[in-house]
Amino acid sequence: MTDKNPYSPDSDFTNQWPLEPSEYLKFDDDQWPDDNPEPFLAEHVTNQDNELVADFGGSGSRIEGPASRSEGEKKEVKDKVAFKTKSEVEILDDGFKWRKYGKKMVKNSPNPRNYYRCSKDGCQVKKRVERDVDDPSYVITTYEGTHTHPSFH
DNA sequence: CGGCTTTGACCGGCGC
DNA sequence: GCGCCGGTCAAAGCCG
Repeated sequence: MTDKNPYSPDSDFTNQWPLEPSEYLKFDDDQWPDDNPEPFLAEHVTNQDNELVADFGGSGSRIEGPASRSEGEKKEVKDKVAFKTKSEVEILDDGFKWRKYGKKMVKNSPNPRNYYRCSKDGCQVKKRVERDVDDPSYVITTYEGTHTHPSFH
């Protein structure tokens, strides 16, 4: 029977990331350990309820959320942030340890979608990694949740 | 030895 | 009611 208890609302979810999504964007050439020699380039970011708004290259998939949210406030919406990174490998280390827990193929993409989860205890942050459909050279990393432990390396 | 990876199967939600 | 999709978990195996 289904009596699985999702998560406790009393979690420290109230906490937020040490930085804002926009701040993370400057991670590319301002703060990045030699641990990641891979080229890191953030083109655009998006954080909506469930839609990914890409504004690069035009043409594509620009989705606008319905008229559900008025100003995006109150309510404990999950922190969903989509990062578009130009990289050859999808295994970009952002300073946290991730454990892959599933791989699935989306119907709209010939590329598989990888599911990662924070290995830390208490850190129930999830990470979704998928390759772009029109730009296989780009990788879309979607972070979901909030870290609850030292984010520094 | 521990930790992580991989694949498959399963489940829930939603739509029509 | 059924089908579809996405998402998650489990077990096993492998590696360092």
